[in-house]
Amino acid sequence: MLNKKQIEYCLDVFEEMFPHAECELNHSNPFDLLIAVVLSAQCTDALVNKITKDLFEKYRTPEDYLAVPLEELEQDIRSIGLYRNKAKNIRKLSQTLLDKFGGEVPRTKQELESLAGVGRKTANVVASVAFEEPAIAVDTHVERVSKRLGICRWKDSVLEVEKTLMRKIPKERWSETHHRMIFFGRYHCKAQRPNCEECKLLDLCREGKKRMRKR
DNA sequence: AACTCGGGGCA
DNA sequence: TGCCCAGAGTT
Repeated sequence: MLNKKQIEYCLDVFEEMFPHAECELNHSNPFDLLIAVVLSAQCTDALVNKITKDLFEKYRTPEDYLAVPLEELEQDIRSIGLYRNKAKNIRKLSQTLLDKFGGEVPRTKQELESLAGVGRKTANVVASVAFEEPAIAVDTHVERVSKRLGICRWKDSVLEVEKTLMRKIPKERWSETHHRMIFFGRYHCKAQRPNCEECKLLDLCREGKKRMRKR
């Protein structure tokens, strides 16, 4: 298992490799961000970003999403996949915002997770990006990278990965952690063919050393 | 723990 | 073509 100093070194290397990595879904207001992150489940942000300009122009408030027939909203988000679930969730979520939160997006992770279509990962992203609440969002990239490097254990659950990261990374770096690890995981430490040959972290990477021995 | 939703991107 | 993907809900 890596110690705190080694993990911070990893973050520095991530930053060096992808200096411009930042949240691609950073929208001007919390409501649009929430919708964008809900839409991004199981597809890339780049794909979601293709439709958000038109979408957010047409739908500005929770009321707007409830004002049109469900089928119309489905058509508007069809190109990103999983559109029936997502359309249904967005309407349900909009209704909850009106009923329980005065039409505003709640700040806390717990309140966010009570919304339809919002799981732990989405709640953490919205809380940290929109409200600067302390949180680290763990998705498949963050989980894979953490396990390969040895930041956490192989058998750790997503929740355990999150707790380990929060314990070992200083709070002022939490907000950057998610996006740095995602870029590293998406473009370098890929799921199927990680580029260990050209990796600056090979010396301390548990999985990398194992893979290089095999060759 | 396994299954479903799903069109787009990529090899 | 076939496989995978910045997940969440249901069974």
